[in-house]
Amino acid sequence: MISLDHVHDPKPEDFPSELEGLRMTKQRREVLAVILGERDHPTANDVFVRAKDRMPTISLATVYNCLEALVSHQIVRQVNFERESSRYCPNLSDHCHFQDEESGKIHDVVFKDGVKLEDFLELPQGTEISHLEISLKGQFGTQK
Amino acid sequence: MISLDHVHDPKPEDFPSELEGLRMTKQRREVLAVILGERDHPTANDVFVRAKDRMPTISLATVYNCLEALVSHQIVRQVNFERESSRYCPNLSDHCHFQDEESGKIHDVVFKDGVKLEDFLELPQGTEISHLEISLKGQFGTQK
DNA sequence: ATCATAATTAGAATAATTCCAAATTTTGGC
DNA sequence: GCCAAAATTTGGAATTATTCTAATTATGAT
Repeated sequence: MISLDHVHDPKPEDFPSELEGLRMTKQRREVLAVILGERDHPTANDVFVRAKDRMPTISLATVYNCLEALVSHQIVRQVNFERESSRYCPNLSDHCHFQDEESGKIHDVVFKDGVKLEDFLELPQGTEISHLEISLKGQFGTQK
Repeated sequence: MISLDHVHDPKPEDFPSELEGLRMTKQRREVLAVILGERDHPTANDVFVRAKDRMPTISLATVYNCLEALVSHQIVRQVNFERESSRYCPNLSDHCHFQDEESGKIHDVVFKDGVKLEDFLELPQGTEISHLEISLKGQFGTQK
C-alpha cells in the first residue's frame, strides 16, 4: 500500500505512470491531484468541478470511473455518512470520520494508540473484517 | 426511550395509540410490527412488501413516511452500509452492524462491557456526539 | 357532527450513480 | 513509426432509492 497522504498541492505530473498496479492516465492523475490538493473530503461532483479547471473536457462519468479505480486500488478511500453522496479521502491510515453539524466540515479522527477493534467489539471467533466504517456526527470540539 | 426489542411476533393491535409522542396510526403500527417481526434488517421496500400481506392498500410512500416517523421518534433505528439502501432495526441498545459477505445477513454486534467511544477515539475536548454509526463487512464467525 | 389538523396515497420529480455504445487513446509487437 | 488489440474516456440514457406534491381520507377536539 502506497500512502500519498503527505503529498500536498501536487501537480498531476507528479505521479508515476503506474500506481498500485493502476495505470495512471491523465484523468486519473487529475482526479488524484484534486483529492490530494484540497483535503475537504469532496464528493464526486466536487471533484468533477475542480478537475474541470485544469481539464475542461473531463466528464462526470470519467470522474466516477477514476474514483472507482482509485478506490479499488486503495489509493484513496471512499467515505460515507448515512445516505449522503460519497466523499473521497486521501488518508489511508486507520481513521474514521466526524462531520461537524454546524460547519458541515469533515474531520479525520484517529484511534487511540494501540487500540484494536477486537478490544471493544464482541465478535465471534473466526470473524474476518474486510471493511470497516465509523462515522460520527455532532459538534466537533475545538481544544486539544 | 422505549425499547420494544423484546417484543417478538407482535400484532399491530399490540401497540398503544401513542408511542414516544408519536401517534400510532394503523400504518405505523403495521410497519413497526413488520420490523419487530422478522428481525433481518429489512429495507424500506422489504417492509413495504411484508406490510402489504396484512394491509394490501398501504403505499410505498407511506412506508417511507412511517419509517421516518419511527426513526425520528427513536422507536426504530436506521442502518446504513455504504451506499446501499437503508435498513431498519428495532434494537435500540448500543450496538453496531456486521454484514456477512457470503450470506448477506446482517448481525448486531455489541460493545464489550464498559467500553466507551472516548476510550478508543482521539476526540478533541468539547466534542459532542449526536450520531454514531459503525458498519463492518467480512466473514462473520461461527463460534462463541 | 363540524372543523382543523395530520396522515395516507399515487404518481411525478429528484439526485446520485451506473450503464451503454461509440469515439479516442494507449500499448505492445513488429 | 505503424498497426491491431485493449483500455479508457465520453455524453447521454437508464436505474434506483428516496422525496415531493397535491388530492383524499382519517383523527381528535370542541
